[in-house]
Amino acid sequence: MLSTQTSEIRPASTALQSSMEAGRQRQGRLWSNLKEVCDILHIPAASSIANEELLFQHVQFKTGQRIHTIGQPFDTLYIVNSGFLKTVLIDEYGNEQVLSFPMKGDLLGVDGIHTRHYSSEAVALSDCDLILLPFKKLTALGRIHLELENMMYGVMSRELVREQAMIGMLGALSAEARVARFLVALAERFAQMGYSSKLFNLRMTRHEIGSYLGLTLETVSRTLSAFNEIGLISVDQRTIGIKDPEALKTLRRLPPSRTRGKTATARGKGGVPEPSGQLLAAL
Amino acid sequence: MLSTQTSEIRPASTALQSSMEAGRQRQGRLWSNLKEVCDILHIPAASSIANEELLFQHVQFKTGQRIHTIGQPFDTLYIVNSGFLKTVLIDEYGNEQVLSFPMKGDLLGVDGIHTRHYSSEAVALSDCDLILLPFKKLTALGRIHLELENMMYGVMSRELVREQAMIGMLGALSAEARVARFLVALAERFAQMGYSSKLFNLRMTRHEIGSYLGLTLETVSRTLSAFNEIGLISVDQRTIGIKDPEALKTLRRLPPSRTRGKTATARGKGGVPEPSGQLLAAL
DNA sequence: CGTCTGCTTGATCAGGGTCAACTCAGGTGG
DNA sequence: CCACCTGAGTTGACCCTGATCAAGCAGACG
Repeated sequence: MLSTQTSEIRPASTALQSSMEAGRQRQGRLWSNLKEVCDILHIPAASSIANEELLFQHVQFKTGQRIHTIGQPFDTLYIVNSGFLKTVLIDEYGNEQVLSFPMKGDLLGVDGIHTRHYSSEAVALSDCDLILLPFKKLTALGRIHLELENMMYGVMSRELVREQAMIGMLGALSAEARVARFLVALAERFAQMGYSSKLFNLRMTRHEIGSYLGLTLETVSRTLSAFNEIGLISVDQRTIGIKDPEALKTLRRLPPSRTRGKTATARGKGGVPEPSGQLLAAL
Repeated sequence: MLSTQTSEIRPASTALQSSMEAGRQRQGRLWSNLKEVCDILHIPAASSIANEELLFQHVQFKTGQRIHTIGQPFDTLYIVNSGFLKTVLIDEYGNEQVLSFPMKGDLLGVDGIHTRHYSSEAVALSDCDLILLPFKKLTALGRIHLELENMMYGVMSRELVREQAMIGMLGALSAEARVARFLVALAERFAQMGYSSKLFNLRMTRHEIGSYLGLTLETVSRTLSAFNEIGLISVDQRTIGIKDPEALKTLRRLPPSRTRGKTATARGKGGVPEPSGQLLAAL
C-alpha cells in the first residue's frame, strides 16, 4: 500500500526540474507520517493513530527556486518544514505584490484549490524543505482520518484570519505602525520556532518588505532607521535586534480616525489619551 | 433521521433573539437541500444525490442585526441566500474595519473555524435570508457526501483568493483605481445575481466603502463625483449607473512603480504606454 | 577591479487625510 | 402640516505622510 500511495507522487515534476534527484539523497528524513505533519502545523493531532504506513514525501528547494507559478495546474499543497519563502501576486505590468512570507508550519498552495490553478507564485528565499500533500490523496485520507480533515479546515481558516488581519492593517495603520507590527510578528514567529525573538535575520529585502506592507523600500528603510535611533530596535543590514517589543507592539497609528463610528469616537475621546503622534511621538 | 438532525439546530439562539419565530412563518421556503445549497454557492454539485432528507434551515435577519460578533463561540457557518451584509474587524479603539460585503452565494463565519471563535463581526445591511450550516453536522456529512466536502474546500479557497486580491489592491492601487475596481466588482456581482450591472443601488454608506477600500469617506465621495463628471458613471445618492465599464476596469494606478522588479520594469517600459495618469488622465 | 544589487539618506512634491461648512432626505413631535 | 433634528453626502481649504527622484555607499561576485 505504501508503494501504491507513493508511486503516484511524482516529486513536483511540473513545478521543478533540478534538485529533485539530489533531494532524495540529501537529508536523513525525506518522509513524514501524519503525526509529524500535525506537529509541524501545530495541530493537536489525535496522536492515537501513529500511522506509519501513511507517509508524506519531502522535497528540497534551493534559494530562488519557484515552488509553483501563477496559472500552473494545481494538484498539491505544501507544508513548510524548514526555510523561508515568499508568495507573490503579479499584476498586469509584471509588478510583484508580496502576499506572505511563509515559514515553518505554514501551508502553501491553498489558493489553487478553487480554480484548480495556483493564483499566486511561491519562491524560496532560502534553501527550503517542504512536505508534499497531494490534494487528491489528502481529501481521500481526510475521510478516513478525521484529524487530517480537521487539520485542513483549521489551517485554511487560520490562513484566512491572517489575511483578514493583513487587510485591516493595510487599511488602517500608518507606515511606522505597519513596520512595527511586522517586526513584532516576525519576532513572535521566530520565538515560536525556537529561535531568538530578540535577534534575528531578515530573509527578505527592504523592497519585499515594502511590497508586503504597501510601502516603498525607502519608507521601510527610513522607518527602521528611525526605530533604531530611538532605541526600539538595532539594525545592521539584515540583522534586527528587538530592544523594546512592548513599544513596538503598542505603537499607535497616526490617523486615529477614519473608520470610527460615533460610539467609537465617544469611547476614543473619553478613554484613550490618543498620542496624536508625530513620527514617533508615542514614546 | 430528519428530525434528529434538525432538532439540534437551534436557530442561532445565541446570536439573535427576535425575528426568529417570525422567520418560521415568513417566506414559503425555510429549508434547502444539498443541491440547492450547491447551486447558491455556484458549485457544480454532483446532483446525483438529490438528497431530500438532508435539509438546511434558513434564518432571517433584519437590517442592522448582527449575525455573529467577535469572540462569540463558533459553531455554524452561514450561506447568504438573499440580502446584503458587511463583515468588520474592530480594533482596540472601537474603530470598524470593513472586510467584505457578502451577498448571495457567499459564505460567512469561516474565520471562526480555527480558534472556534468568530474573529470578525457580520451585520445585515438589508433584510437577509441566510442558510445555517452547523459546522459539526457539515463535517460529518462531508464524509458521506463528497461534493459537500469539496464544496467546503472550494468555497474557502475562493474566499482566500478574494482576500489576496484585496491585499494586492490595498497595497498597490491608487484611490481612484480602488473605487473604480470596487464599482466594477459590484456590477459583476449584480450581473451574476441576475440584476442589472448598469444601474444598481449601493447598500453601504460612503463611510463603509471607504473603510473597505482603505480610504476616507471624503475621498470616496470626491472620487465618485469625479467619475460622474467625466462620464464614467452617474451618481445619485446610493444609485450608481455604470456608463463606461471598460474605462473603469482598466483605470490605471497612479504609482506605476513601487514593486517592479527589473524584468517587470523592462517589460513595462517596452510594452505598455504607462499613462502617467493625473486624477483621471487615463481617459 | 569593475559591476551589480541592496541599502541609506536627502530634497521635493502630491495624493489623499483632516477639518469644516453646507445641503439634502427622512423621521419625529408639537 | 411644518419646525426640528439627525445622519449621509458633497465640497472646499489646508497640510502632512509617504512616494518620487536622486546621490552615494557597501558588500558580493565574476
